[in-house]
Amino acid sequence: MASGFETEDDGDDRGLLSDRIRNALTDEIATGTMAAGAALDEQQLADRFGASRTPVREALRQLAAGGLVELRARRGGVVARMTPERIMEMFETVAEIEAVCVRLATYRMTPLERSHLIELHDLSQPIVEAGDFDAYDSFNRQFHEAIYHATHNGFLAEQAIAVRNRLNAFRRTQLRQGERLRRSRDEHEAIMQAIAEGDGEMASRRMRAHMLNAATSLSRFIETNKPGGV
Amino acid sequence: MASGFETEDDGDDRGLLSDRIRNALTDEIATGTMAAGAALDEQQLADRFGASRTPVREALRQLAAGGLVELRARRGGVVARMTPERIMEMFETVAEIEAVCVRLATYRMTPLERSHLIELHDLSQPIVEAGDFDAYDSFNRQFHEAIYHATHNGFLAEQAIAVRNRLNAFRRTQLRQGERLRRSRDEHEAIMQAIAEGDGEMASRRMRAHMLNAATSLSRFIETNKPGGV
DNA sequence: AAGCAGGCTTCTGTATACACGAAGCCGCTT
DNA sequence: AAGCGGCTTCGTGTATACAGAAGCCTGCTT
Repeated sequence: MASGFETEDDGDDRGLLSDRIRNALTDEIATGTMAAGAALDEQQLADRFGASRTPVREALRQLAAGGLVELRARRGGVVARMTPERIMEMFETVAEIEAVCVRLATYRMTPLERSHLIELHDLSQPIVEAGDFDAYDSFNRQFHEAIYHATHNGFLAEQAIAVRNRLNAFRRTQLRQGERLRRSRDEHEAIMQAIAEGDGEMASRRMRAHMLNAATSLSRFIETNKPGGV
Repeated sequence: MASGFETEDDGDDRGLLSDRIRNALTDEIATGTMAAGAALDEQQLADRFGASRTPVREALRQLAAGGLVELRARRGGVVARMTPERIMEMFETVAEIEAVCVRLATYRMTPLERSHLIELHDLSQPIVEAGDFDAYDSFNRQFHEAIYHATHNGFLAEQAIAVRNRLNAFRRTQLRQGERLRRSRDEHEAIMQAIAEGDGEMASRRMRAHMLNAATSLSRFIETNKPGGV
């Protein structure tokens, strides 16, 4: 994680109650179970989770820090309203940060890291053939995180992951269009090419385009089935 | 602020107790009053602030979210250890984000915003002549935030400010070398030139160099008077 | 003397109780 | 009838109390 909380991953069962509540609420917000703008009553949530207000409060604060909810002093919190504009802003930000990462990574990655990345990329071929969206999603995360890591800048990597996660929370149903999968891999291919040539600037531009393509694809999806709210 | 907390700025007096404690702790950590690695005992802090553990806990969580302290589950928190490596990583990250911002800003700023930025920049001339460090610091923040704003990407601007603040917390005594002040303004000048020419890429490269120069200047300062150690 | 085990201490995590601020409602006034 | 002011109610912010885990110290064993 990017934030200074250290708990075992998302293992839902045991662990800190406040963390379990946070994870549960994160899911509910991400999946849209809790609509944007919905009021968050501490006591009510506490009852629902069979806990007291204390861990609920902590969970809400952490969510606020992550941007998922907004807390107004002495007036409680609401699920953060995500306008399409804001989501696009987040996408652009992720795209730019990714672009920075891949440029630095190109110049700094060790031969071992480059080899690892190539291996990873090759692995995606059969996944695309099979059209396995979940597997590709997992691979995709690995691919991008390998690039973050290869920047040899831990802080930047943390920031990248944090922003990415923050965005992930809002793309409930991912982009599940068969065509996009192949195009995504092709774009990865082009990025890998630039990396191989040691052209960080080129890799950067291609990465930015790659991310913006994904954003466009998603925005089309969002436009298609608008929920209800602002 | 970039985080979802909404309270009146740093007004220290009235307001939420947890916020006052958070601000106080932020200051103490930033100024080095609390050494890195120091254990943070909730009860002890509560006593010191004449409050109960509850607001102290909330303050600590917020600080953890901001990266100033590290919380280990059931084992309390410590002031985040900032190695020189990590500080440089943060600087590089800020430099890259600033570079992104100025590139986008160059392409997107309105004539009014450009005019405002030029005006701001012109204002810094007498400040440099006078060698007024505090005034320059204030101007500098305004200058950079004007650029964030001109990206017309609110999320990116928030991220930039957040990372910048996070870094600010650790540069206790700022770079107070007379020469650096003038060089800083010269670098701003060069950036302004690139903006005026509408060359976002150039502006971006110059901004990155500008920030890394500041980092080098600071790192020299840190090297000179090392506190206690890791 | 050194290593291990068990109890003890201390601190976090959670629950509960209390207080104050804020929002809505009702009655009064004009 | 409409606007304003006080009251009521609800919910957050803070305090206090309790339980359980992590680390430490002590005492025993080998």
